[in-house]
Amino acid sequence: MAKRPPTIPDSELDVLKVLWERGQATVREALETLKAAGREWSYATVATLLDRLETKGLVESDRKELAFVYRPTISSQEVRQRRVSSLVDKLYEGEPGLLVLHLLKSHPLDPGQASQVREVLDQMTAGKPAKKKG
Amino acid sequence: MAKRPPTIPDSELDVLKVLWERGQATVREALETLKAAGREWSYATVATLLDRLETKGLVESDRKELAFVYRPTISSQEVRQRRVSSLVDKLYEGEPGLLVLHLLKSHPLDPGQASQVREVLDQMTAGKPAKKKG
DNA sequence: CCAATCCTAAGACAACTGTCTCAGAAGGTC
DNA sequence: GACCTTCTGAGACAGTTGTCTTAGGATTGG
Repeated sequence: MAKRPPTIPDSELDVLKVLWERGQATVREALETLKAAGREWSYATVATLLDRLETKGLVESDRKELAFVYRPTISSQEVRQRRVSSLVDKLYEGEPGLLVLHLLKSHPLDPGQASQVREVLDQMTAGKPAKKKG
Repeated sequence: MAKRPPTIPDSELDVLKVLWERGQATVREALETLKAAGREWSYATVATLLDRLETKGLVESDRKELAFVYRPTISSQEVRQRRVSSLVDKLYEGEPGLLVLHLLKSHPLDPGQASQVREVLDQMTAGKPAKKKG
C-alpha cells in the first residue's frame, strides 16, 4: 500500500492540536478545550472532524465507558515536517535555506533565540569538512 | 474596506508562479510553461485558474490582440509572507524562531548558506546590545 | 466567403471542507 | 418504567478546489 499523505485541513488541524496537547480526548473534552481557545463549534462539528481524522488514519479511538476516546497516531513533529516541506517545495524552490533567510529578515528574532540559532549553526558546521564537490 | 486575504489553492499557485517567472502570460503561454514543468492541464483548466485568480484580485488582465494577457498584482514575496505567517501561527505558536530552529535541525544548510545566515544574525543583533553572557 | 483555428464565456461535476440537524441507542434518576 | 442526558450514526448542504466539455465569437488563409 502506497504512502498517501492525507491532507489535513485547518479545522481538522485545530482538533488534532487539542489531542496533542491533552494526549487524548473525547468529543466533549475536545469541544470544551476548543471553546476555551475561542473556537466555538457544535458538538456535531467536532465529532465530524474527529471522524474524518480517524478515516484518514490520523487518530484512533476506542470506547471508554459510554464515549469514544480519541488519540492521535501522528505526531505534531510529523505534521510540521510535512507542512514545512510542502511550503519549501512550493515557494522556496525546495531550498530550506531560503526560507530560513526569509524568516530572519522579515521576523527579527530576539537575542535569546538568535544565540540559539548560532549554536545550532556552529554545531552544524563543526564536524563538517564542508568539502562539496561531485 | 476590509482586508480580505483570499486563499490561494495549490493549483492557482502553480499558475501564479508562472506569471511571476514570466512577468505576464496569456492562457496559452501559461499552459505551455506549465506543460514544460510537468503540469499537463487542459487549456480550459488554465483559463479557469487564471479567471479565479482574477476574481480574487490577484492578477489582472487586458486584451492584447485577440487574447487576454494576465499579469500578477500580488508579489511572490507577499504570498510567501502570508504562507509563512499562517504556518507559524498554526504550528509554531506564532514564534518564527521555533520554525527557524526546526528548519536548521531537520534540514542542514550547506556552508555557504550557513554563513549567510550568520551574517543576517549579526546584522540583526548589531544595533542591539544583545548581552547574553558571553 | 468558408473552413480551420484559437479564444472567451458559461457551466458541469466530483471531491473536499466547514458546519450543522436529527433520529435513536445507552445509561442514569426517582 | 418513564424521563432526561449524552452519545453515536447518518447525512444534509453550501462553498471551495481540481479539471474538463461545449457553444459560439473572432482571426486567418485561401
